[in-house]
Amino acid sequence: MPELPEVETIVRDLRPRLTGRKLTNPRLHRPDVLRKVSRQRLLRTLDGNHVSAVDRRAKHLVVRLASGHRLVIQPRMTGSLVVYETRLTAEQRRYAVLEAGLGGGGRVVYRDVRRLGTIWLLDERGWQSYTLRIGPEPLATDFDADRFRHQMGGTRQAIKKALMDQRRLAGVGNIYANEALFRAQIDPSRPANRLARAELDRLYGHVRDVLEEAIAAQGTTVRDYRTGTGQSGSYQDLLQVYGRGGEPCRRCGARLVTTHEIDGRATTFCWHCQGMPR
DNA sequence: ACGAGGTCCTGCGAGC
DNA sequence: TGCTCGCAGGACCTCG
Repeated sequence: MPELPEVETIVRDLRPRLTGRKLTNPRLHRPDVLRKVSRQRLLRTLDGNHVSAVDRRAKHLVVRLASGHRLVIQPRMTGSLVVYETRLTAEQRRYAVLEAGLGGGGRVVYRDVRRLGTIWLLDERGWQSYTLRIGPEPLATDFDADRFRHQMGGTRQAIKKALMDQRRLAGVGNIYANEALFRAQIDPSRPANRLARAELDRLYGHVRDVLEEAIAAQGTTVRDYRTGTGQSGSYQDLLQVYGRGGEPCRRCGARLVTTHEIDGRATTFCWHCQGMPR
């Protein structure tokens, strides 16, 4: 499921392959992914437009167009955006939501099995209000431990829920929240405002480390996620807790526990390394 | 202000 | 074999 490292991987793959290219013959197969834009306006805007930049914001792909519009794609659970240089196979075309030809050859395809993902077409004004509602980027060079403590502070919410709240912090989802809390040896259910300064500082470092290591590994492929060239990521081999409920902790050997007590989402942790729920 | 719960969507695996 | 059911879950919404 694309979180920050997966979307960053896609962006790094697509940037050299899309920037400067002309979009031709766009086709929308599943209009139910569109938000606040009609099928007609989307296709008319894309057709003949040029890609001026490819960026990431939080877990969203941002394709900037020469017209000044931004095509914003939230892949959510099962979305992927891939550039193909050769003819698409039937399997690659299956679940295609939006696709377009590229001037000079090739196709760019947004595919989404469950279609929980969404597509927006924003002008400058729409983009400003969109991005202002999202929290700071955890890997930005000016995002320091003070800022992290400030963003996590002042709430009794479980620290894991606060980490995943996109208004507080951009791009962290269930996989990397679980991993960062395990590394920092912090109980995911503890209220954010009860963490000591030293614990938050530790968590800040581990959030950034785990995100950077996952980017280096091209992301985590559990099922549907693919890079911008259609490959699987490899961070799933390095996960310490996510998806390992019932298996032994790699640090102490205790059985990892999975609960759904925090916001109804699967939380896997080591009761020994991360402390009993309190 | 906050928490709980519903909604979207399809594939998959368990159970009968 | 073929069916139903619950679950996966990020973001957004309503309700109390």
